[in-house]
Amino acid sequence: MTETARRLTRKGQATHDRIVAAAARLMLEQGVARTTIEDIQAAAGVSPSQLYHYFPGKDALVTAVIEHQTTQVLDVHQDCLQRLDTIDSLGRWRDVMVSILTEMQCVGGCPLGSLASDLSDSDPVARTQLAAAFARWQELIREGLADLQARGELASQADPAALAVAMLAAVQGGLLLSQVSRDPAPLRIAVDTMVDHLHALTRPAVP
Amino acid sequence: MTETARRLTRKGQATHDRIVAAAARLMLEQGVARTTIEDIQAAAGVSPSQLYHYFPGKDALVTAVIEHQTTQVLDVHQDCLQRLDTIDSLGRWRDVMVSILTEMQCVGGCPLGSLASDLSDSDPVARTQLAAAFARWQELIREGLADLQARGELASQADPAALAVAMLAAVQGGLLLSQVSRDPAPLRIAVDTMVDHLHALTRPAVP
DNA sequence: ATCAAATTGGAGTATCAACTCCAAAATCCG
DNA sequence: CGGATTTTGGAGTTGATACTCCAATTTGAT
Repeated sequence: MTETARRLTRKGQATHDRIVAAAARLMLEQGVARTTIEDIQAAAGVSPSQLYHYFPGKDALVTAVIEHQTTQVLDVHQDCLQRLDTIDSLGRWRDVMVSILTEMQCVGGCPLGSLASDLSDSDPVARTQLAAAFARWQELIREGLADLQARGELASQADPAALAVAMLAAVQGGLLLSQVSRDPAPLRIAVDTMVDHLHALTRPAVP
Repeated sequence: MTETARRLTRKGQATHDRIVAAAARLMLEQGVARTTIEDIQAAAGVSPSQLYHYFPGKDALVTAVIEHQTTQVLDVHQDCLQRLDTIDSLGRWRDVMVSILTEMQCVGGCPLGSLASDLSDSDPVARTQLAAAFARWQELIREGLADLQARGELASQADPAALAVAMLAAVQGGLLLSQVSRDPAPLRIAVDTMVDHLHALTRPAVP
């Protein structure tokens, strides 16, 4: 499996990574189908033969980009979601997401969500790969909520699995609405509302 | 504005509509960039000259498809969202969405959401058009919730505008997760969780 | 230093997609 | 019915895009 990877020189690895990074950025900003091999060549500063030396074709590049984005996204969210103290510490998680979105000026939306919407109905292999990525993401959230529940911070009758699905949906939907309106508010409101819901489940007494 | 439309023969109108319907279906199923003019010609059963007789180019076709899908979606949701009796009557709304998604075998996701994800960062005109469509959709939900609130079915301290944003995000995110996993459950869970939240806001006493 | 392997440059090809053009047929309106 | 207008058929053009090929250069292990 890594037999071919083993044959990569330091410089070769750098070129390989540069191509993936350029492809990932372009595919996020303009979609997979609108991103041409030539665009990627220009952005990565490589010649056609270099690109085809590292990737058999566009499909392989798409696969590599999905892997790349999956790693990027899950790393960030794992950092935020493990060792939550209270429900309110989800606020930092929300802040991270809103910050990243704002830095991008709401362009691109979610690196995984965009790919999913783009590829789910055109590329069955990519769909499966993305479904697995979302399952892992969902599991990260579920574990965070289960942790809170174990600490007594989240109501015992709450269902962390279902709440994780709803939370991830809020994130994805919020990102989409923010992307189309060029305003981070929908993402913030969607996540905050789900956090409110966790509070409401936990301390049912509202003034 | 309708001066050109007035010159359309009955047959011409039918051809025009057939082209838009075919384009809408194909763009939903495979994305805008992957849908070729030739695909649309074949699906609508028209020749190149016919298509270019009714639309100056692909851009105009995209505009027409956005309008078409906006009307379709808003009509369905207006039907469901006006004259809500209780919070639980949102269950019928959820059922309609889940049914439509199931009929499509989770292919395509949301007719507006897919277009938004596809076009937001490539076509500024389309983005504006879609942002307006989402604003109207959001307003439909807000009115439904405000109605419930006026009837005393929804807590008076609830903020219908914010809840409408969160609800629409749940719908969009749920549809995306359902699309990528080919399973209607995420949509159902996401919407149900938001409905639970409305209940939690309204009768805070939970056993 | 040396040689095999990895990497790179750049010209070239085959295919496909968007769009054009013009003449023929159907339609509408009086 | 008759003439102006709308609608349709289908071949053709232009440009872009994915991908190929081979020779030249660089790299790394010995």
